[in-house]
Amino acid sequence: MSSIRYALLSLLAREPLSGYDIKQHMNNRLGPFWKVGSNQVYPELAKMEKEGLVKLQGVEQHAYRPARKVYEITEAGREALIQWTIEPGELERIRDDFLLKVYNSWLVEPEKMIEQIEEIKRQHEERLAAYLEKVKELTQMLDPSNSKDPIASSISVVEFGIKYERLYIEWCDNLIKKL
Amino acid sequence: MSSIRYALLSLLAREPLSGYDIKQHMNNRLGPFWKVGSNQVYPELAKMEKEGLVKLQGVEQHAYRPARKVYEITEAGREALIQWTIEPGELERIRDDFLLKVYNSWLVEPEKMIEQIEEIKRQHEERLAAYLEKVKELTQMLDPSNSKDPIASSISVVEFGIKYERLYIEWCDNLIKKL
DNA sequence: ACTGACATGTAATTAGTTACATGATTGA
DNA sequence: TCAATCATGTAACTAATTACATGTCAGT
Repeated sequence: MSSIRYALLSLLAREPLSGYDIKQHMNNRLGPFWKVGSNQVYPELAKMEKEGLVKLQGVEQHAYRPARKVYEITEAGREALIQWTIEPGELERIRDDFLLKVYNSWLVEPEKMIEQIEEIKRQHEERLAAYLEKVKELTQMLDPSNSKDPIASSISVVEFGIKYERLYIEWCDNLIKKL
Repeated sequence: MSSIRYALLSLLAREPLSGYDIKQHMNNRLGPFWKVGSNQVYPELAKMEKEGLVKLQGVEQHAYRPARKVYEITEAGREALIQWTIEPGELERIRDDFLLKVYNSWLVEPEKMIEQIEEIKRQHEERLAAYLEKVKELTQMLDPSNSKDPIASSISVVEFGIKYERLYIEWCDNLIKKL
């Protein structure tokens, strides 16, 4: 059930990383998609190491700093990840509190509601801009001669984000028009 | 933080309901948006009753069955709900394991991946059909002379669902084309 | 002098899921 | 006879968030 282990493996399948790196990747680059706390990352890495899905590649020691433990994925880890990827899954539900707020919009004065919607819309526009930037960047890194370039997969995910943000913005506009 | 209490209040703001009704409404009508278990509903109702956000409207006893406790929202509950609705909130992230699977698609043989995508697409098409049905139904119930009809708010939410499912299906088609 | 980046981790709390328990009735 | 519906609730577990703890250096 818990997909956080697969999130970690997904990153490690691309390059060896430390727990700290993983956290940074998730929270910065993949920000709006996935997020983890250090409390999840470190214990999960330790657990996966015991199970042989990842292994310590090395420990870097930079002067005063705590040891930087870099992990790499093992063959078993790669297989577990592939297995999970092709395993059929349930449809997930849309969890967004703002939808619940809109469900209650009949209770609220229209002006107040419009303010709210404008604010959410603005935030989605921001995210859209970030995604567009990201796609541009990824496209430059893409190797078109390699049909198995992981960058292509990254682009697909970000493209979902772009579509999603556009949808959200359009929907917000419709809501405002209705009120 | 916990929005389940507001989900319950959102339903009770429209009509008095029992815990069982709430669960049914959530899991059937609002299925893909919100879901609750009985373990969440009953304790939360009890807690809200203590806090004066809801009150027992009456207890129905149908022969052999357990007593049916019907709750209604109080003025304080209504105000708490309105307050929450107009309170600014954080943007939520998109949590969908399938996106993570697509992020790993470079690891998998294209045929396998296409199978997966087709299946997910089929499920989203199903959900789209259900939403379209729902909107039709709601539109018939809508009272256009009443600018504060809660049905209008319901329609807005389902319309989001429709847009979302269409986006998902379109994105799946693009993915398949790429592979 | 203070904040933030680096880097690991633990502890405490809250949210959410799955399973269990009861028990008569209706329909397959 | 077996599963499903109605109706309440508890118990056990897993997942996720927030806060804490340590410690140095670089920049404001």
